[in-house]
Amino acid sequence: MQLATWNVNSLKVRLPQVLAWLAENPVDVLCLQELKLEQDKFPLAEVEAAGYRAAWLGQKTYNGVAILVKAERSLDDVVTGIPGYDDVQSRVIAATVDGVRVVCAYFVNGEAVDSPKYTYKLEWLAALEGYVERELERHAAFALLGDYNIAPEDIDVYDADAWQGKVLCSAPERAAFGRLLALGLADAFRLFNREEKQYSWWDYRAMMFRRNLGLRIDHILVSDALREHAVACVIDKLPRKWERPSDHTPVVLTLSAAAFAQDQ
DNA sequence: ATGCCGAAGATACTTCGA
Repeated sequence: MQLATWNVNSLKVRLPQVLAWLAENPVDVLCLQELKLEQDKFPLAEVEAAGYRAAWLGQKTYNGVAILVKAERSLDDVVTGIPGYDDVQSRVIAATVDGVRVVCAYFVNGEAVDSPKYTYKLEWLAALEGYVERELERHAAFALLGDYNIAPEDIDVYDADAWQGKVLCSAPERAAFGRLLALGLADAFRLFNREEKQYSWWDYRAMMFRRNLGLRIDHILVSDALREHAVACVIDKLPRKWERPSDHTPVVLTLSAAAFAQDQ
């Protein structure tokens, strides 16, 4: 059983890559961010033809999130946005897949620590924390996947000194990440890999990917009930090497079959 | 020190990303 997350930076542009990746990596759940599509522009026919069902929350030009699920699995109780938090930006969608509660989120970037967008980021993070806390009370099997726009530790940053205190690395953002962990979640990737230079995003400019100068900002956080079933979590760098790639690459969590209620 | 690249909307150049 596999769950994955990928910020595709325009699903219109990246749809062929998503379909190609799914053909090679037929994960049970794929969370996508930055669709950059209006709600009625989602390529449902192509997704269904690939053997997946989908729930999505679109928006013109910016943001947009989706959960793709293998057609043979359930996709129930879809909730869009953060309940109780008014937000015109399409950043969050949740669904239950065979007993596992999946939240797909595109966290606010923040631009810079002195930007109004950073203030919005911290407000949004506080709202998300409350939402996750409530979801964990209702769902033992829970996963929060997405583009967090937070590098949790210095080892997740190619030049920690240069990024010290900057947006994506600032103490308040890392504290918010820590509070998500304190709710009872684990950073799935770090259960298996404590190495440095493990990144999920590389700037398009200055050949940053070729030089492996990136950040680890795409994450899969799992509840204890799922953590028990985690057997691997990897960053798949291959799509970042393709022609016209997203600047992010997929993160994939593998769980033993018992993680899904249907398979027990 | 700042831009580098890329997508989108618009259709010359700006906004936004991270």
